[in-house]
Amino acid sequence: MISLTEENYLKAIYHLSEDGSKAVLTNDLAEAMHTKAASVTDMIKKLSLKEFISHEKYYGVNITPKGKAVALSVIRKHRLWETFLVQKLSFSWDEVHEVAEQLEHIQSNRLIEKLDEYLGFPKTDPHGDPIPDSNGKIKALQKVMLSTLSPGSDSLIVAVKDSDSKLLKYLDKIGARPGKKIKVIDREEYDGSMEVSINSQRFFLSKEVSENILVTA
Amino acid sequence: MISLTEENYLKAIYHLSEDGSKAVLTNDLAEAMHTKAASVTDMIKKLSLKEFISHEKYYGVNITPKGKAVALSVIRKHRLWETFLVQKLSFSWDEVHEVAEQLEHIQSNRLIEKLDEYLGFPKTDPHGDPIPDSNGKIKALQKVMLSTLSPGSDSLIVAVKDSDSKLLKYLDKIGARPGKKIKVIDREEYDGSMEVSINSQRFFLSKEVSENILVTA
DNA sequence: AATACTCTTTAGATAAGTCTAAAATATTAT
DNA sequence: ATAATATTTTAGACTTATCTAAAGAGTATT
Repeated sequence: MISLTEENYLKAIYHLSEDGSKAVLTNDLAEAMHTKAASVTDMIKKLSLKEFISHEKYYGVNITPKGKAVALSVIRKHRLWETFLVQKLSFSWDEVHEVAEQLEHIQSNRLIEKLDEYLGFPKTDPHGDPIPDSNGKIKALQKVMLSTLSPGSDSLIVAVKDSDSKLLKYLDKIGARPGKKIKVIDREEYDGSMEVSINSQRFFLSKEVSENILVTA
Repeated sequence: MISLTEENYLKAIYHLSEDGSKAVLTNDLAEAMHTKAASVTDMIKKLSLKEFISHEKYYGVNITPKGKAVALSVIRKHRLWETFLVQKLSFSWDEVHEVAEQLEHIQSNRLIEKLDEYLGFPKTDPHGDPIPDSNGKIKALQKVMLSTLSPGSDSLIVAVKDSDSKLLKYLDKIGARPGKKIKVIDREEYDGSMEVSINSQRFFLSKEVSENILVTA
């Protein structure tokens, strides 16, 4: 049996190792888990013993296929529940994260397969992130930060990086949802801010915001 | 903050004190929680300190209004989730209990109120048990065991006592669901078994089964 | 290459929830 | 009313996940 805490550690390790195939460092994991390095070291020992990760002392951890399967199953559940909350219970997409953090740990294969079916086998969650299938296969959409585009570019919003509620509320207000078209009108070299057009409306986005909007490459 | 374990203890104490206003005894609680009496004593101390129950050493516990509110909130969640699983995800009513045991601990008022609305504010769960409202008010339906009826009686199935999956499967097979009419044709004094009619079909029910079917008084 | 600095690990504690074994209390039977 | 029995509580130990403080290992600086 795998505990709720172990699942959360594996999810964090998976996310931290997504970009860059480097090992995940103790301090980074501590920050992600809002805990202390000493606690992380303890958990690393346990997860290594169970062969969910491999660990070389002082050089960080790598997730094993076995650990990856657990992480992807949790991510699948998280994203399906988020989809449920938005599509069926009419939550707005900035409210779903915390609740999905709890729901993702419910243990029942039957439940998650039925939920998937009930939602019509969605491919992405409300933030545009891909939902792994029941075998743990996930289609990594090619996506780049809006901030990397040059003026004149026209592309599709596919996801939002951060799940901070304030950011999501703001994006919601200006209509910057996954699936929407976005056009870069101008880019200010000095501070990295951008002028863009969404739904034929113009907005000025700060560098922070434009780095959090991911678009098709 | 109240822990998952504390919630489960309070739910069990509430259920054990439903019939008969006597105090709940340590051993009975231990049996209900599938744990040992010593563990129960420890938890009783904690719950007393938090004023969810009152406790007189060696004479059992009584739930306080504060504890009752917690128990009813958990029961509300449990029954709403069961209703969701059956109505929306087409689980059969004998499969929902275990999953609902997990879902009942999800912490989010918003979630449960939205779920209630989504289900159309149901009054009872799939087993016929009443769902407490958001203020913790619960309508205790007058119900008696089928086994107490005499031949000739005609009544409505309102609930099933036990949530054992084998029993529920059997009742499902013969169509003995809440809401159905049931008529007592004959009753055997020797072993307490009964002949009944459901959906114009005749069945012989053992004493055990007829004690688990609750009908309108 | 020695020192300073950062990061990681170890050592020892703590809190929640559980256990076994033994002691304390209550109940029942003679 | 006293002994036998049943129930409850206490005492002490274990597990999981966490912490602080200190020691150990690696990296950077001069």
